Amino acid sequence: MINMMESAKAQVAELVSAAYEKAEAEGALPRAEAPINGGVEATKDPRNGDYASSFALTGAKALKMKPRDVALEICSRLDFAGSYFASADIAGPGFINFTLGPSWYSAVLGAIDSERADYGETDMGKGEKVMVEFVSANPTGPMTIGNARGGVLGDTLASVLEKTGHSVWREFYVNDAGNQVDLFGKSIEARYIQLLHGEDAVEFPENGYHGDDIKALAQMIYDKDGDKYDNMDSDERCKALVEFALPYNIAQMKKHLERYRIRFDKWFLESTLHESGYIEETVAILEKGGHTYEKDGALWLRNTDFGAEKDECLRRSNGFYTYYAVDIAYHRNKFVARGFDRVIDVWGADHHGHAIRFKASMKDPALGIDADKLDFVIMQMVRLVRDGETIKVSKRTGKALTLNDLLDEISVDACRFFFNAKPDTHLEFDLGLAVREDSENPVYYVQYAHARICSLVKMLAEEGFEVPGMASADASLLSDEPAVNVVKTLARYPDELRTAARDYDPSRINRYLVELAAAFHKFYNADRIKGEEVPVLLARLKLADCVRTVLENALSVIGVSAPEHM
RNA sequence: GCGGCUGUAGCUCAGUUGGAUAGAGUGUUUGGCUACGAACCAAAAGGUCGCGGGUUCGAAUCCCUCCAGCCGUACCA
Repeated sequence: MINMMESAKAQVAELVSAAYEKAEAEGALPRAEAPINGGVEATKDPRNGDYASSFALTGAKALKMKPRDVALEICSRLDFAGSYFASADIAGPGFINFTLGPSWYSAVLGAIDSERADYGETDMGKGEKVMVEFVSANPTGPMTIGNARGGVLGDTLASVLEKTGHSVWREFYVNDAGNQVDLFGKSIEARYIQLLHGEDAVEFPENGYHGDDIKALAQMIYDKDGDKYDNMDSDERCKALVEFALPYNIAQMKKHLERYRIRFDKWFLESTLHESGYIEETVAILEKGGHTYEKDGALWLRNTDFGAEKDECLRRSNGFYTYYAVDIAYHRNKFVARGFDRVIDVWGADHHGHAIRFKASMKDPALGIDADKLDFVIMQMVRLVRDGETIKVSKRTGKALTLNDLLDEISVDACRFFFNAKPDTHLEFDLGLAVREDSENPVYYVQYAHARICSLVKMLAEEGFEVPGMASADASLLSDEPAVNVVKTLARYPDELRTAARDYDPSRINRYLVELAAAFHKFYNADRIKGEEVPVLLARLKLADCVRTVLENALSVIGVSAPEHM
């Protein structure tokens, strides 16, 4: 739970305010009427030191002085004794730039040395019980490339939340009831009858599922049970076919997601909400709450009462509940029945409108839910492209590239790295480039750094140099720029995790990994280890080993392997 | 029409919530292994941050008008 950046930042603020108080006591600076809110930031450019305080800039107005003059008075009164810092100077319009010293390098390596696989973890979540619901693909067909993205995003976000002190629950919501399932049954039925009586024996349902997977299911059923269902009435037959096909598809999804290194704590079946009467109960509660009305025999939720653009149908005039009512029941189940403190739904952009309206519905006081505790991560669609042309993807027409096909062509590591992108980006996936994407994927750059360190450590061990403990590793010997840069990058890791958790943006970890690998490769090329004087050798070996630890930690968060050889 | 997301180097994308000369990767050009893994490193070139206004010490970032692309706007899910 050590965060070296946080402690360094806090020190800057303390040093500055101590200096200001001293200046004020000595009459060099006037007393500010309100506390000066001087921010501390990590600098972008190392030429500007490591941390910059904007105290003089923000305080200039209140003190009625020029920023640079304020900075001058502060700077001359800074006392670095016992701090991580070695010096400070004034730059630009009045920034006070602080530069870290060797005591800080040592503390960073010490933190990694003592925390090992736990380095980077924080308790910011304070054990909050969070559900991340993701993928939740319709079980009426194989998962698509969009699900590949959602799977990585949800799983990685969940990992990031775990590392930041949340109690995380991964859930897959299975739509095993409703219209889509009926249509699924009718589609299999048609293929089954065609199998028995020829292509023209029956008309394929309009809007039916045309994919080859439906034919395969019909064939499987035929191979197992022959013409057993031929003489049943249609409803009964569809029911029987679905009873085989649905569990089969769900098992396939589980298998394929496992191959993708994704596991769920629960596969929540929509049908259980119907069977237990939970939907009826929930709708009854909504009715009692007074924000519903009947129109043309259907029941509506007056969603406009909660700021939404339109009302929503809860129960159709035929008596069936809409997906909307089911969704409300499901979320009431998450919050009320199961007591999650926070729920995050990872949805595709095609559900964005629904997410906004749905969130409004959560404000209905009858539900007893704090709508602010429901968050959405909306990810933009993945455009599937071949030779520069967009391919329309649809489960209905069966033209999708499946997640499983994808993994046949590209390694899981490359795939997970590629899809761990910022949710907002409109990703383009080029089928023609898929194989090339493999060798270009920066994941190999990161993994290479890890493999390099592994063989380095192994080779040095053969020469009798084990990775030293902190007592035998003198961090002050790591004073050259490439080595210092590695230390600084290592120190950032806990902060990267925190920001990723706060912003629901696990793709930060990807970028961090590339930066850490780059810092290491640069160091490795600039500084030799083998053959150096023993103290220098040990210090650099220790640094390399710390890089290995942090690479492993961060790679495991995004579900990518850290190979010893490549 | 209304709502959401996006627009930054030839291409793919960052930009730490308003900070210093806008950065990486890739591609192009050039250099570096009789040396711990060259799947690496170094250097060059490449920009009206979609357009135009506004807010202030200071804007890619905040506000407004337009332009373009994608996604929504069902008694489907």
